[in-house]
Amino acid sequence: MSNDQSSRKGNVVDRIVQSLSDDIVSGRLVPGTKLDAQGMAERFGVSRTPIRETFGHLSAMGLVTHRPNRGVIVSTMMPEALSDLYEAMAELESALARLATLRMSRDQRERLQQIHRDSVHLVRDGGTDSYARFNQEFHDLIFEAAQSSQLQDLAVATRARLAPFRRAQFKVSNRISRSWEEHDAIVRAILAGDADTVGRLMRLHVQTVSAISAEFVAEHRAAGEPSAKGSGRS
Amino acid sequence: MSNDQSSRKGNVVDRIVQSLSDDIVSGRLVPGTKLDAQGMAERFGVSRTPIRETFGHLSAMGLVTHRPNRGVIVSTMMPEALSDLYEAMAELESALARLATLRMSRDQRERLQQIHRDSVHLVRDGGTDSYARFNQEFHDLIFEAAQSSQLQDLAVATRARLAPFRRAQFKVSNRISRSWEEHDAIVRAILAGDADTVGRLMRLHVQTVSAISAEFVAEHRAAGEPSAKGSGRS
DNA sequence: GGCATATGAAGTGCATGCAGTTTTAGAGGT
DNA sequence: ACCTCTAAAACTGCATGCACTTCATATGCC
Repeated sequence: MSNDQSSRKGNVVDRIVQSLSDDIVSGRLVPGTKLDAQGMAERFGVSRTPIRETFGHLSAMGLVTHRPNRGVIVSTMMPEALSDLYEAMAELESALARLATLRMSRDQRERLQQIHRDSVHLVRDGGTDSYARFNQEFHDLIFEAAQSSQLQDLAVATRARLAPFRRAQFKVSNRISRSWEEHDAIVRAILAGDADTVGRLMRLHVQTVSAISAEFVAEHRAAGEPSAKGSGRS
Repeated sequence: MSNDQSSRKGNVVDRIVQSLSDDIVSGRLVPGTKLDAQGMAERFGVSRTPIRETFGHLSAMGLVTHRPNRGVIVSTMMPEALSDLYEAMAELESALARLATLRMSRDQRERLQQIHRDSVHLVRDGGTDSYARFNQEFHDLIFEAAQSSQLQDLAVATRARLAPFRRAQFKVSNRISRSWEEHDAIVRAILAGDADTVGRLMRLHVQTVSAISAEFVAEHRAAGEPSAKGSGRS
């Protein structure tokens, strides 16, 4: 969110924010996990002050939730909050895609076609990780092409918050080929210059991911993952 | 951005963030003004630690800019950053208005009509402040009706960043009656249930405000307001 | 035996101090 | 007179300590 450009040397708090947000986004820290300030201070070899600041940043990113006097926990996403977040993502991506259609440079247009065509291999080979990487590149390219830095910042921030729940989307059977088909329709509309259609298709694309994620989360809730939702004391 | 719900008692930093962001948003603190940490600490009767945290929050909101070793200044908005911000606002409001059209309750629909009809008086009387208040109420009602809290949060945060530049929009001649006409078209489309049209109209509405603000800022830059762009001392 | 209250323990937030670094101003030299 | 080098002042960021609040557990009373 256009915050500190202090990547200049590697501030302690930035390093820790990076480390912890990676842990959360990658799923190494399960939602509901309590983050102990003292433990973190010792783990990173710093005092509680930068840890405190770190927690503030993570809280601002929505990755952790700070409950008054009960410590900081990795955000447990309630289903409707999750769908809210996906809805915001859908609208942001839709707007960016529409703008990208209008503003995309010739080079970007060609590159989009290229990586999209190349992704056919990934669909066949079925590597979820590699397809996920391509997927991010695809969307990032559209973000860039929209040339709307503020909107892009909002989308990137929102995507970071959704990352923990998007990881498994490609593990659903047939999801990869479906995703490719949706991308294909989007690319066609972009090349045709039909901005409104692109916006509509992108919104549907993200909504589809939303539905899949919600389903996946629901299943996992049912099975393992205590997820610390109790909170009902006594 | 859905951050601390710590309105519980009035944390020192929250109070100061509120106070300073009010000062910035209301224009009492002119863009370019240097915010001295020590001075603020004395002014609010606290130490530098919460001031530091406060600056972090304001920076995250985009209201201030932190330059490595030269202090914190109230953000000076470059013209193209301003239009970027307005573009994001236009897309957010457009999405919210479209969703609101689909989800607005009967009560909200009636209330929207009511305040819109009442605003006719304000157009005639020409009070810019009272019309600005109504305008915010109008948009807030649409935000609420969209029932998309994340999108709403993003829109509110973006509006806060734009506030310093929106203040004077209604001082432009005829702007109030034009604004009312745009609102009128939006209300009609909402009542007709034409969500896509509502989205388009709202986007145009915000874009119009953007153009006016940009013009206004350009004029003011030329005339008064040193705006701390000199920086070349001597 | 259950409930209420009290006491201890832990967490939280702010103050203050300190060390590393940058900016800037002044003085001296060319 | 201008440029450069040096020194001082200021800022930044983190550590540590302390006071206050809140939560849990245990004990005593009903």
